[in-house]
Amino acid sequence: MPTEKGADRGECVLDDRKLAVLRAIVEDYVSTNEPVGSKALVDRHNLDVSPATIRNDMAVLEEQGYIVQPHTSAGRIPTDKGYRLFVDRLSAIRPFSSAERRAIETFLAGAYDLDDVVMRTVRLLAQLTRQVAVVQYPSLSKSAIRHVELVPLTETRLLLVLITDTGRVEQRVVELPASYDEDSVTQLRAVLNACLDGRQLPDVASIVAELPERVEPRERANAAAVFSVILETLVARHDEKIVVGGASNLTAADFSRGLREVLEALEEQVVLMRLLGELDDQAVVTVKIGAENDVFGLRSTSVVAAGYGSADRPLAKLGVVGPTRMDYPTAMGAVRAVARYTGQILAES
Amino acid sequence: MPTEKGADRGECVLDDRKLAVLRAIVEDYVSTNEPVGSKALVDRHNLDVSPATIRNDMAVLEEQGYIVQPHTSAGRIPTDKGYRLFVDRLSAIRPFSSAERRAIETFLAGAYDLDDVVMRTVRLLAQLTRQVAVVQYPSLSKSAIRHVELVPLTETRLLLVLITDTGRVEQRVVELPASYDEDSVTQLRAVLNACLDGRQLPDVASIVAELPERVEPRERANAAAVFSVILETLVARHDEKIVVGGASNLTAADFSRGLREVLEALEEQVVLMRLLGELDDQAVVTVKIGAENDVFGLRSTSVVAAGYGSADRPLAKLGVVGPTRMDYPTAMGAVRAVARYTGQILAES
DNA sequence: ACTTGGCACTCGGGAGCGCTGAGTGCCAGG
DNA sequence: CCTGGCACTCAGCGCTCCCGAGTGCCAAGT
Repeated sequence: MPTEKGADRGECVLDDRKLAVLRAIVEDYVSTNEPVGSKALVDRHNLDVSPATIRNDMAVLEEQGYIVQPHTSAGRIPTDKGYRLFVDRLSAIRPFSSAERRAIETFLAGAYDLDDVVMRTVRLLAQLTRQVAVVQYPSLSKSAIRHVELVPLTETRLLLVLITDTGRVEQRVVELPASYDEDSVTQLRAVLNACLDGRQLPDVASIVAELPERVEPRERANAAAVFSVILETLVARHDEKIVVGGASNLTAADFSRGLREVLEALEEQVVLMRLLGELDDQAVVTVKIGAENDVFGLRSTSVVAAGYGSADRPLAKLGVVGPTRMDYPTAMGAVRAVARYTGQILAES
Repeated sequence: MPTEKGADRGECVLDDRKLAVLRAIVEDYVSTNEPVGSKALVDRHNLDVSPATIRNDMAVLEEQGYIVQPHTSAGRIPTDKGYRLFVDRLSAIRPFSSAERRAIETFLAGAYDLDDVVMRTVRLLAQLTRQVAVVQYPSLSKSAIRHVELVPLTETRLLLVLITDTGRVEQRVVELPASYDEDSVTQLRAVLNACLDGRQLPDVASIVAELPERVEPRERANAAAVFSVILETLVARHDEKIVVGGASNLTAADFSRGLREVLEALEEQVVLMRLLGELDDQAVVTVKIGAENDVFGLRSTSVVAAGYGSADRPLAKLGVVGPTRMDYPTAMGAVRAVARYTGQILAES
């Protein structure tokens, strides 16, 4: 009797029907936003057993922590643990129809620079999922330098512009200790481009460290200022940039009073970075449910996210944030599809 | 009897006490968020008359449309018209203490590029006013070109980078009709910089129109592609960029169900552009109250905004959006102060 | 002519109450 | 192990009632 043996473990002993019940509860609750009772279940899904049977199953599911009732004599709603099981074993990513895919593709294809790609992506994702969308700019640490430019501003000031192969353009003002002449700037620019062009950003630090040798001694002070700004730019917290969109979707799913916390969390780039940073890099789409996000203010939300970029070269992450009561299959489908196409678009340019 | 004569006009006949009453009502309502009654007024402010007198005054104010009662037997709350009068004649911009000004200054001074300045400005403004802050990037049409750069991407693709004297960096990918060689790019770059450097952007269109003549015939096709992208970039709707921050402050001032509309409006760059576009360019700080904003979704909000940039050269606008029930003097003070310092910071760089 | 106290009136909103219906748990029989 | 039956629970809704803040009006006072 394997069932009895497993009984004290308390897990994994859910038979097929109980799983079906859980799935049904999740689906119904997600679509109606109301606790679902045994009666409603049997006739909406065609489980051919009586409500009483379902009730027994539900009692077990509740005992094991997959569902709860908000108050006695109400239906059940899934717990974080219940959603987790649902996502892991009871559902599949909803694939998008070819029409939808084409729509996504054409919408993104119209973009003409990196900012535009990111903006369109965030809008698209928010619209497809009716949730808040979060898109990270291609990570600097995954990019290579494509060009370095120095633009004279004043006697002792240069504008340093770093262009990466992912289309990011970083700019910084450099204050020089001394004035410079045209030639020295031209020379420095040439050195920089010669040495840095095509290099991965994480490698740049060590390369820059050796550059001073290649500059004429009397120019070293100025050059050093430029070099240090380059290094700063690469390590700055400014490093990773995140865009959020679709915040108005939060009002639909009534967070009642948690809304403030959620909005605040979404405005903190740092918090979002941590959120995305915790994701599994391997999986196609990762889902974090409720309290699994140990980020204050987002404990009552779920995050569905994926990395984007070509397969061999993940660039950054994007995803959606919404109530735990979320249509996971669709959200996962949307995130996966958008990640794919965004990655594709960026790979082309 | 001048009073009687003016009576049928219905305006402008408010004596000093009635104005004081209106001011008191606005102030109390703003701070308590509750309809204010005659009794509460007399003891909170030291008007030395009886409640009955105040009631008479309030009746007049209501008749003239400056205040209303949300329901019979409640206190009064100001109307848009009431706030308007308050802002125009009953209050003054609250000047900031020198400590506050210093805090603003140091907070902004830490910024190291345009994006950072804008981000800091928006955060600062949101925090100072506890409202939603809106900051427009320096308008392209007010900027001059400082440098043009062409970066080779592939055989038939260039990255065009436009840098303006306000620190904006616009980038676009240019698809060339034919492949190019190093020299032709170098030459084109030189021509562009020679002709465009220092020019005001609105003038660029006409200058670019004459450029083809200065390019060797066999390069014209490629050059034309570059030129047309330059022109597109300048006129694109992408033209003006706006950043919003502090959305979580909206939850404090309970918009109840208007919140969704407000959030939606704030996510539409276009809507915000129109909002700021309608502002008076002359005034130091302009205030739009409630229905004065003919933007759907923001009819129940007020906007306090100002242009920033040096006096002789307005760059763009910034401001806050909040409920009509807003502390106008403080908001105006904050907007004015922040606009000043942000303008100053940008002028320096 | 304005101010004032008095007075009757209004009505939003909170407290108390009872009902209903959805939903449950348990049990005894198939 | 499933099922129908039964007693129980309780959130939410609608109802009434009442309180008190606030008003408008009026007649008397300055």
